[in-house]
Parts: sequence; C-alpha cells; structure tokens
Amino acid sequence: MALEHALLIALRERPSSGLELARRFERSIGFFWTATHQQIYRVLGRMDGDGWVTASEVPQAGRPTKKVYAVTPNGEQALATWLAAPVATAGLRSELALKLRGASFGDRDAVLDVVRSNLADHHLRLDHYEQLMKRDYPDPAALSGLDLDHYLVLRGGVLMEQTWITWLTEYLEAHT
Amino acid sequence: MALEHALLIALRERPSSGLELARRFERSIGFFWTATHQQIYRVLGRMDGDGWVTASEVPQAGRPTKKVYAVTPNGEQALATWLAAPVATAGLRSELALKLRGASFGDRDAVLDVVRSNLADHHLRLDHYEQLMKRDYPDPAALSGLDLDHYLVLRGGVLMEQTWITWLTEYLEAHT
DNA sequence: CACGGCATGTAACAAGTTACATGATTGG
DNA sequence: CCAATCATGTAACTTGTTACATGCCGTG
Repeated sequence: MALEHALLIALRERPSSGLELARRFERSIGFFWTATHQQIYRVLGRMDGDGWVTASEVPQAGRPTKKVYAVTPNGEQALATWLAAPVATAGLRSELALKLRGASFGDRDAVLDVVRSNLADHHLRLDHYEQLMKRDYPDPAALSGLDLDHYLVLRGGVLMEQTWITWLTEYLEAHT
Repeated sequence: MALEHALLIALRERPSSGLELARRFERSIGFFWTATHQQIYRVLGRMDGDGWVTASEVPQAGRPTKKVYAVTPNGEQALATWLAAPVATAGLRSELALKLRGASFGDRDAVLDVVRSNLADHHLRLDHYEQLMKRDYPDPAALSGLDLDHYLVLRGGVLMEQTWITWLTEYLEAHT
C-alpha cells in the first residue's frame, strides 16, 4: 500500500515524530495523500516492526518527549523498489460527480447549491496553491532535484484545481 | 456512504441485476466511481434489508434466472436527501503524484518510465471519452435533463484526462 | 489547580480488495 | 461431457474513519 511509502518519502525528506508527520500531511503532502494521526501511528508501528524505520526518543524543553522516526537501509530499499514499480492509472472517485449525474432524481436547485459551495472551495484552494507557488518557487526554471519535484507536484495541484473550476463553472452555466 | 447512492442512481436510470450493475460500473459510471461485483452484491443486500430496493426474479431464456433490483419510494427519498446534502471537497489521492514527489529517493529513470506508461494510459482514455462524446452527444447545445447531466459528467472526464496529460507531459519535459 | 496544547496511542467500525465457491446453461 | 459464460454469493484481509483514553507541561 501507499501510506507506508508516503511516510518513507516524508521521513527521508526529514525525520519526524508521528504528530509532526500528521501536520506535514495536512500541508504539502496532503495535496495528494491524506492521513490522520491515528492511521500514521498504526503504520509507523508496523514499519518499525518490519525494520523500515527506527525510532529514537527525543526529550524536549517544556514539552513531552517525542519519538522521532528515521528510515533504515531496509526502508530505503523498500522505497526504491516501490518507486520503480508500475502503478495502475487511477480514476476520479468523486462523490460530487455522482451528484451531478443524479441531479434529476432530487431537487436540482439543492444540487446546484452544493456545486456552488464546492466551486468556492476550489477557488480557495487554487488561490492558496498559487500563493505557495509565488512564495516558494518564484523562478521555476532554476530548480532541480527535490525542489523541482516539489514544484512539479504543486504545479499538478494548480492544474487540477483549475480543471475543477472550469468543469463546475461549465456545469452551472449549462443549468443557467 | 456513496456506493449506496451510486447504485440508487444507476437503478433509477434502469433497474438491473447485480452483474448488470457491475458491468455498468465498468462503463459510464465507472469514470468517477468504481465497484466490483462482490461489493455491489453486499451493498444490494443491505439496501434490500433497509427497504431501499426490491428484488424480483426474472427467468431468462437460455440463461440462469437473475434478480432485478428496483428502487422503492423509501430509496427514492434517501437518494433525494443525499443529493441535497453538502459534500466535502475531495483531494487527489494519487499514488503517481507520490512517486513524482519521491523520485529523488530511487531510480529516476524508472520513475520516468512509470510516468510515460501512465501518460499513454491517459491518452487512451481521453481518446475513448472523445469518441463517446462524438458518438453520443454530437450536438451538446440541444441537450437537457438526464442526457445533459450525462454529457456534463463525461465532459468532466475529458477535462480531467487533458489535465493529467498536460501535467505529466510538463513533468517529462522538465526532466529532459 | 484548571485549562489548553503537545504527544502517543487503543478500540470499534465502515469500506474496499482479493481469493474462492457454487450452480445453471449453451456450444463444441 | 467439458469448457465458457452468466449469475450470485462467502470469507478473509487490508485500509481508512471516528470516537475515545492517557499523560506531560506551561500559563493564567
């Protein structure tokens, strides 16, 4: 499964505790993969058992001790293997698309309201992503390595949000 | 959950047996919601218990008898309620995006191959969707009701595939 | 000393996936 | 009669979600 490998990537970028990982998943990695802290703790435990990561207790001034996880050579190998493996092209799986399709079987105005609300959400996200773009990658042509990868994934986020906005706007216009 | 309501929509469009539903999910509805026959049978059973659908045995010439499900008034009500309910704006959840982000931690050429393979897949899908478009909706401006809804959802599929192609092509170009 | 934030977890449940089982009927 | 297709299902497992439990520490 993918959460293991998402965590391996996150930990190779920076060793972290469970809660720190959860917070990072709310931010950048969460654009395309989400996970709650409960799930993260469970998977970290399993990965520790499998020897993919090791934990070290880090005492903190004025805060409870945390367990910082780092990737082991075994984990590095598992990540490299997974990265090279082919991946099935995923579909959409959108509850909203389902409602668009079924709108005739309920109150169409209510569905239009749901669409408008989601459209507003996508506008917010797009704004957010574009601000990150401006702030963190003012000169994309100069990027390479990790930075380039992060930029290109964020770029995908921008493209996806723009597409949602186009789609939902067309939908609203078609139902004048 | 959403599979129940996906099935309600499918059954209101046309009463069907479990296997017929599974096949329809491989086709049009599957653009944005997938389900295997095992899952469909399980959920149909639950919905039958809840009084959302009723089954009637339909003998067939030269084939085993099938159970055709139809939506009850209770089910219609449940669908209408669900349609009007707000829906959380979903994120991407893409394993491929994960690999793009983590490419530095493995064999980058292997990741590029994975990307190329997925890109080819998205080209295929886009071609397929565009053929459906041409065949089934040659004159979108004339559509209304169910047909319009189906068209607009397919339109979303086209937009999404185009976006994937743009994104992955940019990615490949950036890693010359 | 109560409250809020940090930190780590458990338990119960819901949803989705994979592998397998069963029986009917037709065509070769 | 054997293989292929249609049709319906069970069982075991993996993932993901929701609700709850516990303890540390500094601030007011």
